[in-house]
Amino acid sequence: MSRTPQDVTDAELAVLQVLWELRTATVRELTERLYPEGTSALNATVQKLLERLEAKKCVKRNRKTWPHQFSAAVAREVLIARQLQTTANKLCQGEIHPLLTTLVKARGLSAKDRQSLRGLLDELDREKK
Amino acid sequence: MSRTPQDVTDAELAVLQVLWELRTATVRELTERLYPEGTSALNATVQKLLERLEAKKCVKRNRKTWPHQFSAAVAREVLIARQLQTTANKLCQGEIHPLLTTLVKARGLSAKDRQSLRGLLDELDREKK
DNA sequence: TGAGTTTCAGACATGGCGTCTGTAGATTGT
DNA sequence: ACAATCTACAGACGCCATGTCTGAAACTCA
Repeated sequence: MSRTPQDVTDAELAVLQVLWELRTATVRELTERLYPEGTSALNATVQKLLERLEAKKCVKRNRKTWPHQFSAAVAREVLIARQLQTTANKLCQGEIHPLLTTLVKARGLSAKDRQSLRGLLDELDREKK
Repeated sequence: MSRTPQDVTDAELAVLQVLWELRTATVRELTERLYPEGTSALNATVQKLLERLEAKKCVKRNRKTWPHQFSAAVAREVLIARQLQTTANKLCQGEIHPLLTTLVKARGLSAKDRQSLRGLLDELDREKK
C-alpha cells in the first residue's frame, strides 16, 4: 500500500489562494503576504512552492518581466472538482451521486440554497433533454 | 506551514472497506483479504492499522472473543461527509454550496440522478418548511 | 563596476505512514 | 502438563512527501 502524494499540498494551496486574490504577484509579494513575520529565507521557500506548482501546471510564470510575475493557472473550481473526484474514487468507486446526497442531507442548506440548486437542475434538464 | 495528518489514511481505509463488507472480521481474515499473496508479517501490519483505527474511533474491537473480532465504528457516509467538509474548509472557507454546484455541473449526472435529487430537496422543503 | 535584488539547483530536516521484529499471553491436541 | 501454534501488543525501522534553508549564479540599476 504505497502512499499517494497529494496533487496540491497545504503550503502550495496557501500560495494559490493569494494568487487567486491578487491575480498576479511576485515572489516577494507572496512571501510578505504568507509570512508577514518571516525571515528572508522564506523567499526561497515560496520560490520552491511556485516551482512545484508550475511543474503541476497550477501556476503560470512570466519570465519576460523582472522579477518574474506569477499567476494561477487553475481556477479554484477546477481544484474543487478534482478533489471531489478523488473523494468519490476513494469512498464511492468513483460515483459522485453519493457525494451529492450526503451534501444535501448535511446541515447548512438554506431554502435559498435549495432554490438555486433546483435552478441548476432545471438548466441541466433543458440542456440534455 | 505544518503538515496536517490525514484522519484516515489509505491503508487504513482499505481495512475499513473490508469491514464494511464483512460487518465483522478477525485480523487473519482481514490480512488474507487485503494481502492474498502476503507473508505472515503482514498480520502485524493489519493489527497496527486496526490499532490506529481504534484510536481514531473508526473501529470497534470485541476483546471477549478469541481471536478478537473487529467491526467498523463509522459508516461510509460519515467519512464521506467528513471528507467533504475538509474540502470545503480548504477551498471554500467552509461553505458547502460551492461543492454542490461543482458536482451538479460535473458530467455524469443522469436524468434519474437529477430526479432523485429533486426528491431529496422536496423532502427538505417539507421538513424545514 | 559595485550594491542589492532575484533565480535556481540542490541539500536538509521533520514527521507521517506502511511495514516488520520480537516477546508475552492464549488456545488446542495429546 | 507440555509442546506446538496462534494471537496480541509494544516498539522500532525505513521510505519518502513536504516544508525549509544554503549558496552561488544571473540580472538590474546607479
